[in-house]
Amino acid sequence: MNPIGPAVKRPATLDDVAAIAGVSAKTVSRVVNRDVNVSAATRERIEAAIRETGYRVNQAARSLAASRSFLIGAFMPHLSSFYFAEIFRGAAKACRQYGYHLVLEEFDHGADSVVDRYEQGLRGAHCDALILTPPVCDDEKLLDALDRDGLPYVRIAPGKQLGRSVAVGADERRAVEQLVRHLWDAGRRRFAIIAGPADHAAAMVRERAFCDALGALGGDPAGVALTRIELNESIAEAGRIATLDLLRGSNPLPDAIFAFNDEVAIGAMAAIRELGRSVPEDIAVAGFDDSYIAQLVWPPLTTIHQPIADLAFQAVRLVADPEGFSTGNILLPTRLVVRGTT
Amino acid sequence: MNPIGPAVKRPATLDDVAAIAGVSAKTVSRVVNRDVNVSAATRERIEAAIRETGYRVNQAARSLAASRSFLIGAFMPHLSSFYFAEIFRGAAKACRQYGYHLVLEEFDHGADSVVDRYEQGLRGAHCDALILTPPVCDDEKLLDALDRDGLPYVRIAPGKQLGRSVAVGADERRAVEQLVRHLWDAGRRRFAIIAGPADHAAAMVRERAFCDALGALGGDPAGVALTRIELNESIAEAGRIATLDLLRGSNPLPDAIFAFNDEVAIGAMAAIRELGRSVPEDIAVAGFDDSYIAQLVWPPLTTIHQPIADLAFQAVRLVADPEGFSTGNILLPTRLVVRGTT
DNA sequence: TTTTTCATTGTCAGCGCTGACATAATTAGA
DNA sequence: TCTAATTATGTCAGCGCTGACAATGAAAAA
Repeated sequence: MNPIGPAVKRPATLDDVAAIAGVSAKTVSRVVNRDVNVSAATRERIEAAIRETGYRVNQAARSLAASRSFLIGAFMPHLSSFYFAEIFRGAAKACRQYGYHLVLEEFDHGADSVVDRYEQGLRGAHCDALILTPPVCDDEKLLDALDRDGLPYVRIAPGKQLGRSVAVGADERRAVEQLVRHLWDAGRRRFAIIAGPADHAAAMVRERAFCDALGALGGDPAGVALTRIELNESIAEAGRIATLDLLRGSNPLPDAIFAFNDEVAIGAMAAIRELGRSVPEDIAVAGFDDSYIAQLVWPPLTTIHQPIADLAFQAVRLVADPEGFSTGNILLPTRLVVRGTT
Repeated sequence: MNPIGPAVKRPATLDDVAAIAGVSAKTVSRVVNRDVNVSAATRERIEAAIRETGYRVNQAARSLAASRSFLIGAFMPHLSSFYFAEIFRGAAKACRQYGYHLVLEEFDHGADSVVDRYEQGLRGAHCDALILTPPVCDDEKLLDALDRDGLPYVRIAPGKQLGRSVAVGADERRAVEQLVRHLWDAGRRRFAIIAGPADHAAAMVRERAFCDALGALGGDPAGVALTRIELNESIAEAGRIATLDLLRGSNPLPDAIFAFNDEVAIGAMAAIRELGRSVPEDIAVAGFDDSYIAQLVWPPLTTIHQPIADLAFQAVRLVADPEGFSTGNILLPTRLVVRGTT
């Protein structure tokens, strides 16, 4: 293996392929880019030459000439490694399908300013488009900066300024209504929400949906106790601490907790256990995301499933597929998954 | 927001900055690239012009001219979203620090051939270097392909052909020895290993280390029951199924299980619970990685901590830092974290 | 047949930058 | 003082590709 430096073997170029196939470089370019107007015979000869040389398009040259980078950027907030991994999985799949590459920018929620991260990081990558997840998808300063630079973006699950861009979302409201009804029917009456960070607008929409649904059933939305987690190293730990605080200050204790996500819910379960209470007998717990750990903790966690990877896939498709932008917003289904904690 | 297409505003170029600062484009380039031979006065004027224009280097042009892409590639196997997220976090931090960008290639362990993924995906990105995690870091065909293309790479925790490349690893053997001693001292005598995929060489080294350490204590390495997980949608689920199989075929039951990673360990705990046994009374369980969920399950999981993010950081540093390659291999510390399951 | 159309292929400038090299300005040394 | 070494800046080709446009040839229409 070699240190970074001049490539050991000069990769084949369009000209190399063209010389072998006996055509012009431009015609090879046409084949590579799937241009229609190339005769079958020529195409075959060129494809053979491409195989022979192992030719791969030089993205830098292509980008420079076409003034496109074929890069799609994304911020990766550290709210949940499951959410993060799923987003990546869906986005990567779509990128592969549409001939793009993913550029990821780390974003340490709380410590960094997204706009700074954009200015100092992603902006320099000259992406063709960005996909934005919560909470950065609702950061107005960031959106302003992107609009200023004329950089297209798709938002995943935005909670504010819904008309501002094309967006891909999940029907969170519906599943939250199902959850509230499920808890209500089980006789739960004293609700608490362990909420996510205040700038996570989608989560706040869920909180509102929770209260609305409760009101519709004759419950008291104003009586719902709400604590917001303080972000720290581990979000589950943050959930545990927030729940501890909430429970210590509650009399009577709530009998149902709706957590920001599964990790927070698991932290909440740890807190309940610490205070000598049991789930679901004393307190029911519900999470959000249906991450794989929801099935593995004990008792298995009731949660709301949303198609995270598909959300990201669709987001990339919107920008990468030439026909994508005409599609308009996309709303994917969610569903309540009842397990042992409720 | 705009569909992908011609940029709305033409970004400033070196020439634009040069014109404002009254110097040549080359001198601006020198400032941008932190070349030393630029007078302070000139540098200041140019920096002001850069601020004024909002100039950002065009990576495509820079890449083309310098024949470097400033991209570092990585495969992202779906073995553990925690591991994945940590690797990413460390690598992204280092990339930021050294002026590189990360390109991630999805790799669906089991379904895909890594070499295909490389040929069809990452190779086209023309990365300057790759960082390889298990299990792909031990894929000889991939390494052959990389060597053939003269593409530098750093391996993280390789388990085979250790001399073949620069590598960053964790001292897994030492922590495994501590674990075995810990289990032995607690009176455990019937051991089982829920092992990872067969191509994960680093994990196999751990298995061997486990048996060696057992032998050193006077135990019977040959008596260690070993099952390998079958990869499926969820690795924890794979761990649960493998453990179920193992326990159903065991008489007497093992009294200690060492799992491939924390997620598998959690699956194992679920299986033990399903069979009506308890952790740690009947069976002790230990994982690997010290992921955040290890602290949240009940009982909290005994596991081996390894600095995953730092591993990736160092790997990127080796290729990105001009002085990196002279550093040679790097071995980072691990430690046994004893919690409630043992 | 001649003209028009259209599918196919070619030509060439130039995207924005950097490496190699040349030159000018300054400083150190003799 | 003058020359040599050093520092600061400039010139320019060309990285590999694509967009705009031109040219060619063959089929369709007149």
